[in-house]
Amino acid sequence: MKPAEFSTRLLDWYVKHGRSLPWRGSPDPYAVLVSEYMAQQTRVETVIPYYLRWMEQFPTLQALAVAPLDAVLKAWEGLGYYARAHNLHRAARVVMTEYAGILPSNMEDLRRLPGVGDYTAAAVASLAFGADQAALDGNLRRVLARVTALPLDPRTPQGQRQLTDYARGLLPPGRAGDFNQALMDLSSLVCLPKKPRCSECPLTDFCRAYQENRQADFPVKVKKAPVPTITVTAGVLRRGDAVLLTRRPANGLLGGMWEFPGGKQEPGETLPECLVRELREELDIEVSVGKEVGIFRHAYSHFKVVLHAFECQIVSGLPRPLASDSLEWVPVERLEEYAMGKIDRMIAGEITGKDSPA
DNA sequence: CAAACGTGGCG
DNA sequence: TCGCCAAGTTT
Repeated sequence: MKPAEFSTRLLDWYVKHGRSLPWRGSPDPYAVLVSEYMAQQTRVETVIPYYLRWMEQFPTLQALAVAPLDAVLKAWEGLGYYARAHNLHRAARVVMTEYAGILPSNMEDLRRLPGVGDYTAAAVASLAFGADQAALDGNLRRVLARVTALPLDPRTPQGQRQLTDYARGLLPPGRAGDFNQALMDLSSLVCLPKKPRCSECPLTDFCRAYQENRQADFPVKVKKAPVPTITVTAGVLRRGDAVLLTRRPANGLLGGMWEFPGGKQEPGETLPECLVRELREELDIEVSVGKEVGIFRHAYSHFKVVLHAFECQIVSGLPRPLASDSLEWVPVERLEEYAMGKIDRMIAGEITGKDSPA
């Protein structure tokens, strides 16, 4: 196999068929950085509107660094994996303080920024700074797993190492950025997960899966265990026109996001019993449980939830944020301003009578 | 190393 | 309705 020919074919295809994306060709490394954080585990089509709003709201690294966390989380609402928002925010502050506001261009320094792993460091170094780095993401993994007929799951550290080595051998010096993006576009337009369009592919001469007519066998996939389903309750506590919201701890699931207080149902417990206990533990209050507001289902990355929301009346006590970062009584008409995960946004939508935004 | 970490689209 | 999974990183 001739590395030069592989990249030549690929780059020729890229010139003709490559996608036009908002952050491509931008001279601003910050724009590349933002797009890469957002694109982690997320489809490009999903990212684009978030990216455009983000760059409008936080046009520079400095603007992001001085922005309040609430604004950052609200701008990220709906994208998921909220640790990315915290990390990007922190990274902006690190660049301001440690690098005089200039995003570093070398792999070592990039790699130290919170939220920047092997992939993102290589992507930013190659796309924004022209470094000869292979940015091995899910796209490159799929394409190269087919090209090499990789016999193991490319997502495993072992598979990842093999493919990274392989990709490095193919890199056209000085054009790694185009090489990476070309493979990403190829994977999203031609080398599709289900039905690859091999008749349109510039790499069939180099593709072992194609030559052996075994495209369906790669990438090798490992079955995942089915995720558990849990039942949780949430309380809608009212005070005049306002409802009570609590803020989740900064780390962990939905870190820093606002929610309706409540928690997981334990064995042998009725739903109202669960809610009474949870609000006692989390808020140090005694409540009586009123009518059901609604039942909401949602799938997270590693479990599913069925949430029962109830109106609640405080019988005694003053709510204190024992298990949460803080709490606020929020006027119903201002619920939209608070960053929430999907399922709490659904509850909020039910309360306000509005549909939750897509 | 394996598990945690969101959401939406699609068959 | 349900499983799969997509521009990954952290612990």
